[in-house]
Order: sequence, then structure tokens, then C-alpha cells
Amino acid sequence: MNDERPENDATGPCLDARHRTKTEWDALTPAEIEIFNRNVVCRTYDAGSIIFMQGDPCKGLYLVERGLVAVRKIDEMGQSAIVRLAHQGDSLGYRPLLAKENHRATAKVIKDARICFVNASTTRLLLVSNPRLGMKFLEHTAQAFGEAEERMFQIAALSLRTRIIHLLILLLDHYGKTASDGTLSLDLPLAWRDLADMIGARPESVSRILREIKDDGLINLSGSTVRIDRFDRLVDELHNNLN
Amino acid sequence: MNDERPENDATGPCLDARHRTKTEWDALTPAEIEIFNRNVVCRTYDAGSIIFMQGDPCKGLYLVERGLVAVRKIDEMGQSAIVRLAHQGDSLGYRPLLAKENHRATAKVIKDARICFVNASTTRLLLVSNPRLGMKFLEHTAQAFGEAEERMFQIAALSLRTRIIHLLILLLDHYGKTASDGTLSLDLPLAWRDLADMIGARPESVSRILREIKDDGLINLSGSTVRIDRFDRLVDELHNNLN
DNA sequence: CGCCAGGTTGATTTCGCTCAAGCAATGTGG
DNA sequence: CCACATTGCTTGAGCGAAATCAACCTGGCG
Repeated sequence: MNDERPENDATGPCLDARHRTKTEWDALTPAEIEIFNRNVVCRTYDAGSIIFMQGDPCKGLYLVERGLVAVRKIDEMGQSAIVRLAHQGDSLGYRPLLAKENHRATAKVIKDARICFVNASTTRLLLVSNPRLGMKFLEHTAQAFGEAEERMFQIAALSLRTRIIHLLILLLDHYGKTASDGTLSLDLPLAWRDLADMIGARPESVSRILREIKDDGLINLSGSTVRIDRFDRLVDELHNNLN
Repeated sequence: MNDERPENDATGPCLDARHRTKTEWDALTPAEIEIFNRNVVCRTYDAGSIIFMQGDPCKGLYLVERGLVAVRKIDEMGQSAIVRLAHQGDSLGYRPLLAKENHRATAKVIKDARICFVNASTTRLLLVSNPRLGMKFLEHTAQAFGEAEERMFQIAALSLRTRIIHLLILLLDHYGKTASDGTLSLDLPLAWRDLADMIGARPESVSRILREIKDDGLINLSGSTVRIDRFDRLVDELHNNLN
């Protein structure tokens, strides 16, 4: 499937000013950036490749430079759930690295990606040498934690229909396009099975509910594109979720 | 219900060597402990008191010295879920403090507690002055995050019966007692309603399932004590959860 | 061309929730 | 010390949302 050990494909340092400023790494000093760039290893991954597997020891931190990665948990009997999607600028594996645990999830490339790897000791070195980096990570982790709790709460309390609408609206951030005539649409890089895995549902149910929402005239479906016809009513339904 | 502003009840410094070593605070130097102790405010809370409410700005960090506190999320339409329990040595409100957010949950005392409060600026001061403290928090937060994700996964994937069994086994850590004749039992400080809120269920359902498990001969119930008769079979069921 | 993974659709089942009534334990005031 | 309210737990009946099972369709690809 893929090489086990990533090797640098030598297209230059990953951490230039452009990428850095959007991530926690903008706390680094020039000297530290130098250390970072000397130790980072970058390569491309094809769709379908596995970056790391649930249970693997956590060797370091992965930074998504481009592409799309799904982080998925799978239990003994095949139940699987997508815990999060990682886009450009996101990091992968920072949680197990910081917690000094093994990976609790599997990261699989959805859209061809380029990913930079920083090994654990370099990361720790930088964390020790630059407390601001640590604070940034702390803040970031605490925020992500809050969002995870929020999602847990929703899965427990909301109907499937509401969860799907919520997901669609979330995905608009990354995949929404507004056409020249103002129509809003969503071109999803994900299989519907994956959508289902993101909200704790079965693919059949997702299919049914999407059709239902379509029949209500709120969206329109063609292939893996969702045209949002009544964004307002979607949002309404989300807020009125008495259901 | 309670005083709004906690006041020190002057029974001496909270952070003595005994308590400190079990928490992230053992990274502090003597000078820092001095700062800590000058700024900490401790008081007791009766069962039922609210320590902070969902939506409140996060003023600082609370440390549970003794007693039991439930951290609970409540949504617009009354749905509520217990996010975690805090025992002796646990801290409350560190997540919103670090993420610089408001509280996303309400902390309510279940068993009379003594709680120490450190305001945000003192905490931040200590975090800056002692990077090791930051690393400890980072590690702690990352671990808690992992556990939250695990729980989310379970709520989505496991049957109610399996979730209850899982919860019972978790609670054994804190509330399990082994009698002289070797019988294992669980003396719960929680109402059934609270158990339900910990696993995203209704109290009626919890009652039914517990009765079912009892009828299967795995446990026995009397009041709020659960006698574990067949620990082995409980664990089996957890692992075989095909259901 | 045939295969196959993924998506749809329908029929059926099941799990857990809602609603509602009854009950035991605890507390409260007369 | 006893009627009474209150609170939390149990139990039952019925319902509904979503899962399961199963058949069929579709489009892409060797």
C-alpha cells in the first residue's frame, strides 16, 4: 500500500512563513524554525494510503500541507466512526503524542495529500525550548476537547435528521461554493458511507434522510454534490431542534 | 443557594506536599508554591451547591480537595448529560481556562466538598514561569481528550446494556469495595437519574436494563448498592459486545 | 462485457423513549 | 405520631426512529 517509513521528497522546507502563520508554529524563533526544517520529513500520499494505524506507537506529529485525511476509530467488531477530518494546516497525531499514548485512531488519506512529519523528540525539544509553543498547543487542544464534548452531546441528544443538517452546514465551511447566480452548493470529497460514519449512522439511513430533506425542497442531490436550496430553513430546523 | 464569591475558610494552605504530588502541581518550585498558596482561596460546599454554571466566564481553576462534583451539560430543551465526575485531586474548569472560553458545563456538588480556587491570572502566571507545569497540563488535557473521544464512540456504537456494564466497571475504580468474603460491590453516591445522564439514556431505561442484568444473575441490587456477582461475565459481555 | 463497490429502496424488527400509573422512602407540619 | 406532600424508582403499554436484512440498480473499470 505504502512505504512504511516516510522519506523526504526534497521539494524544500515545509515550514515557510506562508504556512506557519496559520498554525501554532508561528511562535517559533528563526533558530527554532531552522531546527524544525532540518528535522521535518515530507512526502506525498495517494488517496487510500494509511498514515498511521490505531494501536501504533506515536512516533511524531504529522502536518497536512495539502489534501484531505480522515481520522477514524474502529472497534473490534467492525463498527467504525470518523472522529475528524484534517485539512491543510491541520496536525495529526498531536493528541497521542502529547498524552504519550499510542494512536487511538487510524489516519487514512481521502484526497491525495502532502504531509510533513516531525518526530517526537524534535517536537518535544521545541516544546521545551519555546513555552509559547506549548501554550499554543494547550489552547488548541483545550478547544478541540470542547468541540469533541459538544459533538458527543449532540450525538446523544439529536435526531439523525438534525445531525445530518448540522453536518452539512459544518461541511459548507470547507466545501461550500457559491455559484455566479448565488446558488450555494457542496461538492463532497466523501463517500456517503463516510458521512454516516461521521454522525454515528448507517449509510442506508443517511440515504433515506437525505432523500427526505430533498423531498422537502431544502436541498438537491446529484452525484456527490449537494445543492443547498434553502439554507435559511436548514438553519431554522437546526435551531428549533425540538425533535 | 450559596455565596457567590468564595472566601477562604482559613484552615491552612491547600497545596501541601501530600496533595500536590498526585496532581500536575508537583512541578512547582518552593517559590511558586508560595505564590500558589498566597493566591488560593478554599472553602467547603454542601451537596447541591453550584460551583459554576454553563455560560459563565471562566474566572480560574478549581481543585477538588475532597467530596464529589458532577460536571453537566444542559441544552436549550432540558436535555442534560454528565460529562464527568471530579474526585479528590481532580481539577475543574481547566479546559475553558486554557481554551480561553466560557464554561461549557455546570459543576454541581454531589457529596459535600472542599474546593480550592486559583484565579486565572495566577494560574497563567505559574504556567508562564514554569513550563513543566504547562507540559503536565498539556499531557493531562490530551489524555482527557482521548477519553472523551472514546466515550463519544461508545455512545454512538454500543447498546445501552453494554454502556451500562461499561459504566459499572468504570465506577468500580472509585466506588468498588471488596468484602471480607470476597464479594465485590459498588456503593454509588449517584442517583440512577445521574447514571442515565452519564451514558445518554433515560432513567426508566437504566432501571429496566439493570433489572434485566440482575435477572441474568450478574449483579444484585439493594438501594444504591450494586453487588457484582459475576464480574467475569460482565467483562465477557463487554468484550463480546456483538450486540 | 461482466464484475463489483456503492447507493437506493422496501419490508421488518428492535431498541430505547414517551407517557402514565403505582410505590417506597423521606420529610414536614399539625 | 400520624396524614400529607415530595422525590426518585419501578413497571407497563405503546410508539417511533433508526438498524437490519435483502433485493435491486447504477456507473466505473478491468
